[in-house]
Amino acid sequence: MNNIPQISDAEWEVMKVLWSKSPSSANEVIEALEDQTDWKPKTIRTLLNRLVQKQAISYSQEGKVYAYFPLVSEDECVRSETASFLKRIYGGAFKPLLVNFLKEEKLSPEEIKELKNILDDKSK
Amino acid sequence: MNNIPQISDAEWEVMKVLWSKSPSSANEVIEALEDQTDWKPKTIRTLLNRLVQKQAISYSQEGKVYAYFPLVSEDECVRSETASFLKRIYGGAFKPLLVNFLKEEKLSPEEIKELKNILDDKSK
DNA sequence: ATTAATTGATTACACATGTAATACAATATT
DNA sequence: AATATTGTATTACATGTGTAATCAATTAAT
Repeated sequence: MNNIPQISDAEWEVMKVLWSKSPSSANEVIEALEDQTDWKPKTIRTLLNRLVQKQAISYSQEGKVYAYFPLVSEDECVRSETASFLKRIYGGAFKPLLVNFLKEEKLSPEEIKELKNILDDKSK
Repeated sequence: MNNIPQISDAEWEVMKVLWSKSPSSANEVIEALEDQTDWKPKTIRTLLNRLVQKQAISYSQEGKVYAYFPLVSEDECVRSETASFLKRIYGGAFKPLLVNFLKEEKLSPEEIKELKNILDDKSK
């Protein structure tokens, strides 16, 4: 059931809008993306159409316009993308990614503390 | 200088071979990938050519065959891919990825310890 | 009612990618 | 020398993606 479709970079931006607020009309999505991108409205409509075809989203006729909503949850997609990314780059092993990134990422003391708390929980 | 070229999924497999042993002839790469993939030799040669065009690898004429070698390091590429992945999926924030994954990944006690050590170092 | 504006559907087009096959040139074999 | 083999270069072709424009239908305005 939960076959997550391939979602491209540009499509992902559209998904983020719908995950944050749905249902949304095409115009609402277009408006939401106006700041972050300089895509023409037609471009965004194309992306919406492709996402419908991929069954990542769907819509219902609300009055005269379509009201789009996601068919897949952000969580599922993030998990799926992350898994395939890990597989691709790190051969599926999570730890090397962590080590690699912990070493160079700037994390605030609070964040470090939070992460340590999570680790503490896990070791119980 | 360090403009990392876009490396596709299939190309990445070829890069991994060259990172693990270079220089390698086309045939050596083909052989190395025989187990992991069912790509035809011609396919792998295409990938090698594309990587040369992208300036991800280069070659020198060794005797009668080309000896391919990477022009970009694995570390650079991993970092670059990871950064763009993070940007795409997590809006560039590293912590949510960590939190998300720490929660569901199975890590051995040793791994947890190692990660905590890294975190300890960082908080100094 | 005719025209303009809006929204959704269809079409476009270049470049990337997966996945090779064919052409060509140099070398090895008979 | 003619031919077969092998390695490289060029070409192929479908699908995905970025980035829209045009077409068509419906609604709004005059």
